[in-house]
Amino acid sequence: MSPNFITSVIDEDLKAGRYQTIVTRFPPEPNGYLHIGHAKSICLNFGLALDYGGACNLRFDDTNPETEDPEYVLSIKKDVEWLGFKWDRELYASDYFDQLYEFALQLIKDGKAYVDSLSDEEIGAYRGTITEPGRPSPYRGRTVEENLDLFERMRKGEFPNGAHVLRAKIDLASPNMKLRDPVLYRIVHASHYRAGNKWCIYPLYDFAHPLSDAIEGVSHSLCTLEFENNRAIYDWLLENLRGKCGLPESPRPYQYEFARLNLDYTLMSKRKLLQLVQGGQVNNWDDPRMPTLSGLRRRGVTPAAIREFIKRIGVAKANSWVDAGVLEAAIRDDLNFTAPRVLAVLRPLKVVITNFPQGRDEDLEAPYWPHDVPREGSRRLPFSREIFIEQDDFAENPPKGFHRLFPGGRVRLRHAYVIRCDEVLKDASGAVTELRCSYDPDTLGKNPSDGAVKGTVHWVSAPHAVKAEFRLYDRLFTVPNPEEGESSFIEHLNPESLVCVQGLVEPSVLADAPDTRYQFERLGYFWRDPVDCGKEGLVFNRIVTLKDSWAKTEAESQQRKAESSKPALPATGHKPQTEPVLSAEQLARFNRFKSQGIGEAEARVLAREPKLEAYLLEAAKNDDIRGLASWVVNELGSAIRAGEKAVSPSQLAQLVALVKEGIITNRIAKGVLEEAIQRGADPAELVKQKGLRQLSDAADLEPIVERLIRQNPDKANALRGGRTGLMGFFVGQAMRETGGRANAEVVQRLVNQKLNDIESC
RNA sequence: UGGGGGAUCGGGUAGCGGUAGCCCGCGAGACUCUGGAUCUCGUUGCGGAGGUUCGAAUCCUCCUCCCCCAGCCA
Repeated sequence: MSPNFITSVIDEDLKAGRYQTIVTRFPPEPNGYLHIGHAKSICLNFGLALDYGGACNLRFDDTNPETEDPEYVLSIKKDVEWLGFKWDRELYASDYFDQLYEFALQLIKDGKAYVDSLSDEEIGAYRGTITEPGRPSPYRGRTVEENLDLFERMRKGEFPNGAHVLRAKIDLASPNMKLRDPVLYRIVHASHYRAGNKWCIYPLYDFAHPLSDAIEGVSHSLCTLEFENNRAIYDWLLENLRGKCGLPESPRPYQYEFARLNLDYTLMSKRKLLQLVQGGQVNNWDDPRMPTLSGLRRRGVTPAAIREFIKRIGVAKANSWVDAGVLEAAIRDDLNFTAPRVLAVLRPLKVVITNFPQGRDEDLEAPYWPHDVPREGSRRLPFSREIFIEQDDFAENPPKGFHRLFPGGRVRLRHAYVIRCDEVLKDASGAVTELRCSYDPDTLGKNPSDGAVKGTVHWVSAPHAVKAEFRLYDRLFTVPNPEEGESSFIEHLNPESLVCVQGLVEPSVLADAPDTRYQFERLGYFWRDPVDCGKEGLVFNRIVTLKDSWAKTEAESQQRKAESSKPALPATGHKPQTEPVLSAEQLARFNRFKSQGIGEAEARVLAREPKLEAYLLEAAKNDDIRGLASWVVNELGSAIRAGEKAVSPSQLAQLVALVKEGIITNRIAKGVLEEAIQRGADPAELVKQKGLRQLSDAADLEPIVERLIRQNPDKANALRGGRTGLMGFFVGQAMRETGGRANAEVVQRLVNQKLNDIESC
């Protein structure tokens, strides 16, 4: 897995010894089928466990009896296995219902949870809004005994749905809405597909998820961005329950959020995918147009292709949209090396080869693999007087650059002969029905004597070809983001997302294994539909088309015409930059700082932040305030704001004095300061301990610079040639060699000097 | 509007004070019995404005834009 923000967290955790080994989990709710978005999470969680030698569990987050179904459990397990992953343990949140109940009891006893008897709507109203704080429920003050009794009776089934809920007692005024006493348990008189009728109260995600993680010893709990606010509950629960009810004091799991996958021209919402299934817009969850793993599987996409796709898109925290072309490219790259090439014709056009003897058959030898795929194998390809070629491969009036057949033109039949189109037959409506061609018998395996032909075309022998249905899939929607805008996503469905054609395929495929994936040359990758093939003849699904640069150039020339009349976009106006206005006393301070020679930017910050000002004033007691200001603002600002007292003002002053005296460089001082903040040490003391002194003597630096230039002649040349960025390279190298002690200005001077010296000799 | 996140080539992603890299796409060329594949070369980018620094995508300040949160869903 390429490095990402999660691997860096893990690296640090492992290095710091916070965990012996990592444990992740893939936590689907069994209320729908897995889609390609889940594949990202699966590859992440399982991939991390694999990379770090840890464990990854499959845990069903089955806390909502009303939407979950064992059918989904089965499909999820199948999909994860199909993708190529093995879970360490198969777990169910529903198996923890007893423990979870105990946790709830503990919270109540600790006065941290209460039974609320407000209605659904009332709870919502009492919660306030993002700008107004919530109000306490009248039931918030119930005694522990009362809560215990009520909660127990909730469990026993004494109340109807919605009569009471268990809520965490956190903070109704919290700016984080999630913390305004989140509901932990609700009454649902429904039978659970696993727990049966044992319970009529069920925990909510926010309660069950962190605790399930903790029970299982998860170290890194990965979820998507929309749960960022929920992390506060996660932490609250674990901090309040660690070391209790059998939970270890430490380590505990932590939640990290990454951006979910968005793919162009499709949908990733389970709810909306369900809608498509139920509405009959697609045939089922495994319709090959669906972005579900079962749909992709049925379409013929391999697990390796999906894993490669996920690898290519990476993991980050920014919501983004991935071009559908990336998936297609991953699929093609996979199939290119594994799919034998055969010939099929989707929309047949009859060709009679008039100079080929009637009734004669030829058996041609045709390799399965192109010259650039290092694989062996071939099949016999029957050739005869009547063949079919693709309708698209003939044009009565060929556009410029057309490499295929046209009246009087020649084309190569793949693995066979070169033919010339002599005559075009049409029906009454003027549609082309048949081509009369002649072949050159001396072109098998060699070019015609009068030069090579430009185009090669696929074909099948009419008497030998096998009929087949070809299902041509295209993107499900016509717009990149069908969920955007006023109209329903249903309106953006692509009416041509499935096109079925009856065509022909060469007979050799009859001998192949049913799960063989082919490249039908010049058309795309196909395989037999695992459900419908064989019922009434052959049925092939197109997995993905081949890249088609010809079609692209055609489409572009069309588009150019359309776009030339497009109006220019209006110029975007610049919005004014506004600095926050300073109050009267801030302004006074600002002016005072400025008059002391402090730059405007720093003065502004200092004027607005009394904490920084106080620190600066203290540091500047015996020193020049001007030299200290930027250190306080730019280097120590964050630490001072956070109230860290690691480095005192006078210590800062001492350090800066060392810089002023020329004993150390800015760079050294910054490094030391950082370390001092982290370790709570005296920076000037650190300088002394480590014997840090800047190297500014040209005599010391010269040999280093000279060697660097000799060792990197190409870079030296590029720098001479004007690639000024390379100066950074040389300075950086010199810094590395001197442990950061070199004086960069001296180094730069020397580099320039040596560059000239060496050039001149 | 309170809070929480985010912004790097056309799209995706790395980079953690020292040469802005990789993948997809795109463009040109080579090769080719697939207008595929392969190979070579090229292409454009650090949201904006200031500041610190010898040196900033990276540190500091301000601004802009985008996403998430007011389910007894997950």
